[in-house]
Amino acid sequence: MDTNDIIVKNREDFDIRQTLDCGQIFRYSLVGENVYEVLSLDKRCVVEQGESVVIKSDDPAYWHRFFDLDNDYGAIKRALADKPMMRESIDSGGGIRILNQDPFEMLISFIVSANNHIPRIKGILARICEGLGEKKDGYFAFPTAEAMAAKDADYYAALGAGYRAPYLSETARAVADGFDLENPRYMSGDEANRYLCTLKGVGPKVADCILLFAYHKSDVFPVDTWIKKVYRDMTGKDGTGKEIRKYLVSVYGDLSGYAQQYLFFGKRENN
DNA sequence: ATCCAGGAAGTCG
DNA sequence: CGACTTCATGGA
Repeated sequence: MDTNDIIVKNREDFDIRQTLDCGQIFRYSLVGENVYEVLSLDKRCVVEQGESVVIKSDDPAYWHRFFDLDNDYGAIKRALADKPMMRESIDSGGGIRILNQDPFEMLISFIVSANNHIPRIKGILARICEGLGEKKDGYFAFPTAEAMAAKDADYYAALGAGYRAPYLSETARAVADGFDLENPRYMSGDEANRYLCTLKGVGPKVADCILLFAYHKSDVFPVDTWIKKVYRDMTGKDGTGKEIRKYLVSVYGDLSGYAQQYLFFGKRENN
């Protein structure tokens, strides 16, 4: 116990395993029974879930915002409760919180995520941090755009990035050269999506993930292979990413991003 | 061995 | 616009 510790007593609205395993973050690990190490940018915290959730770090203000602690998830779940598929999804993933993460880290992370498995995404990102991130006490920071831009595609290919390797070097170069990752904060969801899609390796789905996990825009709906399965369950038919997104946003409205996380987690947990 | 993964880019109608 | 193909990698 320490004055820097954050104690979250409302366990119904915060389950650390669900929050970490719903695919919005790739730099974390289980370090003990119900104890997780979480890395973001150049920071680290340790989260233990018992009677309450305890977040240990040396920067509680950062992690307070990171875990979205000022947001009322009870109210969000009540507003979604009577919408399609929500009852069972919230039943299995009701402790999910949508994190407030760093835009550049999300940009790179979700470029790597394209057509990839989560365990492999974690490995590639860990190697990028180890190779280019500042060495901290027991871990590595996420690298800066300048550090990443200094390497070419061959470097990322050697780390196992596959055909995404040139996307990483080119997009890091664009950011280092002034592509402004603050702009999306002042744009509508659709406008910000188009803006991010001008970067190499960023398409509509990756852009939606960045908008949701870095900018907390909840009127977006990342459509991946799992959400396509959910759409099939709901309607009995297949659809393109574009039409699935349009349909699901019309169903869940301004809470689309939250609904998407509950659906994604529920589908992956219960196949 | 074959399939698949938090898809995007390139090409062709 | 939409459909269709290709793109590395490795775990299941």
